[in-house]
Amino acid sequence: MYMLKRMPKKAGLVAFHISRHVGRIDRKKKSELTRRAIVDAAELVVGEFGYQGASISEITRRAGVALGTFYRHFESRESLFDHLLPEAGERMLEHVRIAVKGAQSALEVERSGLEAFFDYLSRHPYFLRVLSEAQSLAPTAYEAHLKNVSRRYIRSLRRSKKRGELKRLRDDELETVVYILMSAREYLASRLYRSGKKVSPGSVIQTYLKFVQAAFTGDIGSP
Amino acid sequence: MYMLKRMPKKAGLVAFHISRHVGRIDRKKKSELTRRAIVDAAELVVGEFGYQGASISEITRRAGVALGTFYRHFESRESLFDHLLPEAGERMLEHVRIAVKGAQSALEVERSGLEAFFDYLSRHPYFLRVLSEAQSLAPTAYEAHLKNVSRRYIRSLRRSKKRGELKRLRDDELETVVYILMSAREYLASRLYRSGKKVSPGSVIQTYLKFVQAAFTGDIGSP
Amino acid sequence: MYMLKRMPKKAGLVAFHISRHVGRIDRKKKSELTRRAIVDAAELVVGEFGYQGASISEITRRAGVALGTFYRHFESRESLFDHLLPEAGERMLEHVRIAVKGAQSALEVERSGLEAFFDYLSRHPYFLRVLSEAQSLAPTAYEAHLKNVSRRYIRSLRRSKKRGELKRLRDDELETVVYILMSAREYLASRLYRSGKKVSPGSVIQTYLKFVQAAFTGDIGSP
Amino acid sequence: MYMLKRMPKKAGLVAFHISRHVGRIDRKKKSELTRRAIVDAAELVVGEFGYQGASISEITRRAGVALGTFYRHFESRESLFDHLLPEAGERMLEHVRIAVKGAQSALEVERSGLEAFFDYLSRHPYFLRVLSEAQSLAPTAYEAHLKNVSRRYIRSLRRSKKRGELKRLRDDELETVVYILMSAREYLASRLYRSGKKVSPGSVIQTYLKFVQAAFTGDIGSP
DNA sequence: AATGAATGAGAGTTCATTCAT
DNA sequence: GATGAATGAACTCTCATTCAT
Repeated sequence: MYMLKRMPKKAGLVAFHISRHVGRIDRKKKSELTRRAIVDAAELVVGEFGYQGASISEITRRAGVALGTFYRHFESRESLFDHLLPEAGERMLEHVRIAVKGAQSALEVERSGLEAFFDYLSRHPYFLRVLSEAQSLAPTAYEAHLKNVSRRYIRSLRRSKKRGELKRLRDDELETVVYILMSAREYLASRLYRSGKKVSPGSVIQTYLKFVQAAFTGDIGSP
Repeated sequence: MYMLKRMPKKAGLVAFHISRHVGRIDRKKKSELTRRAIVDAAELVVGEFGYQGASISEITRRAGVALGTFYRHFESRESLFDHLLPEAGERMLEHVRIAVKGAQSALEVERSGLEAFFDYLSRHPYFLRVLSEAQSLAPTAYEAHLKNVSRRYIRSLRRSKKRGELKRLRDDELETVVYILMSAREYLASRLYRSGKKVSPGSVIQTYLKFVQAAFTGDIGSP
Repeated sequence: MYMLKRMPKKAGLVAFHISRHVGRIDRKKKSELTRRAIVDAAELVVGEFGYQGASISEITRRAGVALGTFYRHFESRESLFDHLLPEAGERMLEHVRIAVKGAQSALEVERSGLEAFFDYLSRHPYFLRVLSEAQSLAPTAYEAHLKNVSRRYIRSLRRSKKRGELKRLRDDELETVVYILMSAREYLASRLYRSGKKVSPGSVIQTYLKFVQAAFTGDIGSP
Repeated sequence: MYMLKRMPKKAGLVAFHISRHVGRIDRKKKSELTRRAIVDAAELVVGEFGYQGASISEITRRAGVALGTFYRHFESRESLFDHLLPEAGERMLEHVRIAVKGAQSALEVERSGLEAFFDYLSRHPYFLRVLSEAQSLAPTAYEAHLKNVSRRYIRSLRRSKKRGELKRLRDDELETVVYILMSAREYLASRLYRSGKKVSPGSVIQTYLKFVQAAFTGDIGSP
């Protein structure tokens, strides 16, 4: 933008147009960056103080923008919360997705998926609160996140069935099973990553898998 | 009561003490009724508006007492919320306890217990929100309730083990299993009893039991 | 009262009358004791928390009586505060009066009076706050206390004049002088007996007396 | 301001900064005015109802701003009270300072200073209550004000000593003397400017000066 | 005379949202 | 698009006082 300044007058006009064009792109980009800064700050603040304690003024302070700027990017506080978990959840899922790639069986998917989930939580400690409080405090977001997760989850189980696994589970039971598994994971996570960690992730994962294996294969092995 | 005043001194004194005593008991009882009215109103209000939307003024309005009366019975709003779920949960547990009496196996306990839980929820629609929001919004209460439930739950499973069931579950795994089951129940409940009921309780219970049976017996039957 | 119980029946009637009579005296006494307990507790509570922080419930709690009992003895909180300083002040004055007895000159009265005042304060630490806050928070009481103190003070100075001292002070100036001295004493006291004691009572007393001596005798000695 | 937008880039940027800057200064100024309006209103309200009766809602009503605006300028009610007397006191001191300029002796300073103080009080009737109640109800403010006043006062007396006056007062006595004089002034003021004015300021000033003269010069003249 | 549960007006404070700049 | 001062509804909590027992 600035180096265009020295161009000849006529070109200057072009440059003017270009610069306006470029400016628009920049603005769009900058605006996008601002929005993202707000979302990121919101995740941290919600993680630290919960949805209730996450005031717009604190969020904008951390994002490094003015309070009023918030309302250029979100209609309301509620609207921000409606976007928060879906966006943050997408990033978490990406982490898990990479981890489960190449898993050979449904159980293998469970094991590596749960490990990756726990791993993500220990790297992004704010996420668990964003997730778990959403159930009560950002139900729209929670619903969207759950839909998003369960869709893939069910699809994955269906693929396993096609490969000959999970013979005893009927297709119409998959959704309920998935919801049971998701709630179990989330709750185990909150037991592990809240103040009083008494249990090791390892043993919890073991028990969870034993449980799942039974349901999947009708068999309790010793994993 | 008043004619006792003319009785001989000693008796008079006793009467005096008795009358004071009676008065005190009456007051205590009445006070206890007021407290209970507040708790009951709070359950309804939280069930309707959530913990966040449950203002003291609305609670006392429904309880039919003055606002200030609230603070004669609870130190603060938070302190009310700390008592709410434990007290309401106790009543729910009583309902379940009666239902599972006489169950012949662990699986039988699961079936009748879950049915009783769902039955309780349909009779006390406010309870589910009091329960589920507590996890985020009244954590102390939630913890207490969970301790209360899991203690009995674990004890029940241990009894089943002693009777020869659940051979494949080690004692140290019982706690994790119980937490998985509790969270699954709670979550299934919230899927059933929230706005869009799409699934029938029956089929969910079936799937849940299939799942549990596998874990308990290492076998997937057709229940 | 209780030993009358064993008297013969006829005497019992007499006793009954006596006991009623005695009972009345006792009641009056007991009532007076209760009232005094409330006042004493109020002094302590005001001394500790100030007039603003002195709630009826805290005062009655310390007095060992029920809340409602307060209103048997005082019309209102304000009415209690109107009695507090005058009654407490009277006790303080009594202490000072004894100390200044036998003083040979006006200056001697000043010295021993101020010393006694400071001595009283160190023995009754609550009194200073009861006194100083009264100016703003119990003005009626303060006015009454000041009238009480200044009346004696002026009388004392007048006696000194009659004995040939304080020749340079006209009678109509005595009141102003007295108010100057009282405010100076009170303020010096609050400087001495508040948190940051930096100055020794001794040196403050010296300076005060030097100051007074000059005003009284037109002379500054080195005391 | 707006036409600058079309100026060459560099100038435009400057203009941009200037315009932002000007906007900020304007806002800052306006905000400062709002703050001042609140302080002024607070002085009036405290003067009329005392610190206790000065509610935020009444103060903001008089200041012509919304209740919430108060909390943009002060952390709390207490924090306002901590600023009130120091700021109001500074204005009073300015008035006195001007009046005592050119006084030829310590006594002259006393006379013109006290007159100016009384004059200020009759022009700003609210100030006396702001001052006197502060001792109990805004102790931090009172302390700050007293430090401020006594510092100058002591300095002034020290200068007088250097000019050969007040020979009989040692340097380490000045502080106590100053506190005596300040409390005397304040108390005399409150006797003059409260409901029942019985005494004329003139005669009180005379007596006060006679008193001070004695202390300063070891001599009682006939003023 | 004593009791203490109940009352309810009123306080200080918060914060999502608006809008002139 | 960005800013941040202003807004005011709504909240929790206090406590002097009443009155049935």
